[in-house]
Amino acid sequence: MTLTELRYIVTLARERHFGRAAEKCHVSQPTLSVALKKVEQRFGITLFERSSADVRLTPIGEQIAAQAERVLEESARLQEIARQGKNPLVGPLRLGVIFTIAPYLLPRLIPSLHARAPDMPLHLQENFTVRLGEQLRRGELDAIVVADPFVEPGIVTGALYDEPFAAILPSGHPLTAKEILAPRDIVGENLLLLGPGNCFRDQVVQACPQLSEPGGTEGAREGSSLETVRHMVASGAGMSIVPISAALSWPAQDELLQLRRFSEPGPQRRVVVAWRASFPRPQAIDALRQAVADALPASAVPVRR
Amino acid sequence: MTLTELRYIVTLARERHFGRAAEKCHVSQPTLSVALKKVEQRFGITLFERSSADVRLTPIGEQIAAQAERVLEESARLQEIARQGKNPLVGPLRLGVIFTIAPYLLPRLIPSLHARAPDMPLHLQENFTVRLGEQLRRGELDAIVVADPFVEPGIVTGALYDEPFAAILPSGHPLTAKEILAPRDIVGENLLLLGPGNCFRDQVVQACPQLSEPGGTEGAREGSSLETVRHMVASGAGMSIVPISAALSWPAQDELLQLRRFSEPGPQRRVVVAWRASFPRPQAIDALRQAVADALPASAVPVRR
DNA sequence: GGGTGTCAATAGTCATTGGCTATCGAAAAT
DNA sequence: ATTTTCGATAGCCAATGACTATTGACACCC
Repeated sequence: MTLTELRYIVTLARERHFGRAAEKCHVSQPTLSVALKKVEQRFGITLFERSSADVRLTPIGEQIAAQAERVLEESARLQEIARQGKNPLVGPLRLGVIFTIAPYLLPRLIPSLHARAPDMPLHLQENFTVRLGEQLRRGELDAIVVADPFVEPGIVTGALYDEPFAAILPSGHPLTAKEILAPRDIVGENLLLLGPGNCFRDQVVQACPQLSEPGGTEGAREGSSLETVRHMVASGAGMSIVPISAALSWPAQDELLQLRRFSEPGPQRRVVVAWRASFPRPQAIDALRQAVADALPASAVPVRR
Repeated sequence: MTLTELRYIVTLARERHFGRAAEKCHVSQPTLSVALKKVEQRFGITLFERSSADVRLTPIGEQIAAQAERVLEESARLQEIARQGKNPLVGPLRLGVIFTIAPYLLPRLIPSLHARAPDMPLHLQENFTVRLGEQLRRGELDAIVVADPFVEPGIVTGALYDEPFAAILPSGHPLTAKEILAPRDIVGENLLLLGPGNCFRDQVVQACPQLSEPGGTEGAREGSSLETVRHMVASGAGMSIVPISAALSWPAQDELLQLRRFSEPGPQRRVVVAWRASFPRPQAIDALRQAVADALPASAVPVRR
């Protein structure tokens, strides 16, 4: 059973003439003749009654030809699907972004990516790095935006930008006296951290020497999101460290909150996009990376490609 | 595009494992591997994302696999149609019978043929020989029962039986005095004939010498069917000649009508079945001929095969 | 009634295809 | 580090499907 054979059947059924049908199929008359004879003896059925006058369909041939036409129709639809699926920038991209980046990156990223790839809708998810990583490996997500380092077998990454950290302090806090902070200024301060699971928490801990010692985070207060931390700081519960892109998205004139940058080279993290090495639409990843480059959060530091 | 390839796609989509899928398709793993790679590069699409962990369908692959399944489904239905159409004694036989035979043959033929080929319904038509011949040539009928000779290009015939003629006379007609008639007894009698178009009319004319002379049928009265002729004879309008199978189907004790046979060898006609030489179900014709042999009209003379 | 033309079937040849075995290479698991 | 797993590759071969040239059957026509 071959689709070519079915095409022969259908064409001959229409033309009722071997020569013309062969021409329509772009084959020679003997080819058509032999092919149909083969089909008939494979089925054990005569599909066409040949007399010198003309070629007629038998009743069973009529049924077969009709059904063959249906098969060809469906296979044509298949080819159409394949044709339309050819463009890698068509079809959804399932993107995961960690909690501490999503709210500050996506508002600028989405329109930028939409401009580059209007037929690639985003299916978005915000979550912790570990959850995103699992889903990426399982093929439930196509790409995730996380903090470097992100090393997993079968997963490759590309840098997006560097994101400096900044301190937020309640108005009147002693450290607000300094325009620029040094990392060691933090030592001994009452530091608010994100809850466990947020990779940003670990990055802050790494960046602040005293916190990485055993028991260093004991007694530290925790917030469940950067927004919670911001409000806790504003209410005087202590100071905190946040990505500067988050801080700059907040109202600059907040009377209760002061922002201080660190002296260079201050603490920062690198934001990367990760995807399966086997992901078949690298062009979609490229588009994403370029869209991010065009839509960098305020104060992010571009990475040279 | 091959149905085999589609089968590969569908199976791999189900198994998500080249080795197992290959086994299910009864081919080697490299065969499957190569075939799918070929399909993918022909389409210009990646259907399956292979990682060392497992094989996953891409979104477009999902669509393709679903459509491929539909194609295979339709092609399976095609094969099913072919399988069922294999028996030549299944499916209708379009049979034509001339007016002067149908009413006397069919009542016995139909049950006989039904017993031999219960799944071959008869599509029946009664008509003149010429009409039946046209439809047979055009493929609108599969077989026709007519009187010999019936010679047409591309048409072959087989004898069914010989049918003697008999005379019917109104009671009291002088010829009723004889038990057996000689053909020359008819000369000068007032003979009722069938209307033009009925081949039986021509056969009677041929059988009766004086009628075939120019102007021999002038003044002969005509009836439109054997039944009409019968009633015309019964009402005293003249005598007639009919096939004995017709006469014997009539009530034997009809007081108004007398039946007389001819002395051997009397006039008769041979009844044959005709079909296109290219008709693809000769077994159906065989069944028909055997059914006729089993259901000969009364007084018909069987023909040795 | 013997050419003539038409049309499908057959013969013979050849390139392509689709399948196999054996082996490789990458990645995980032990 | 070694072994195992699994898909990809290489190389080979038989089967397939297409071609050209020709035959055979059948109407048609002068």
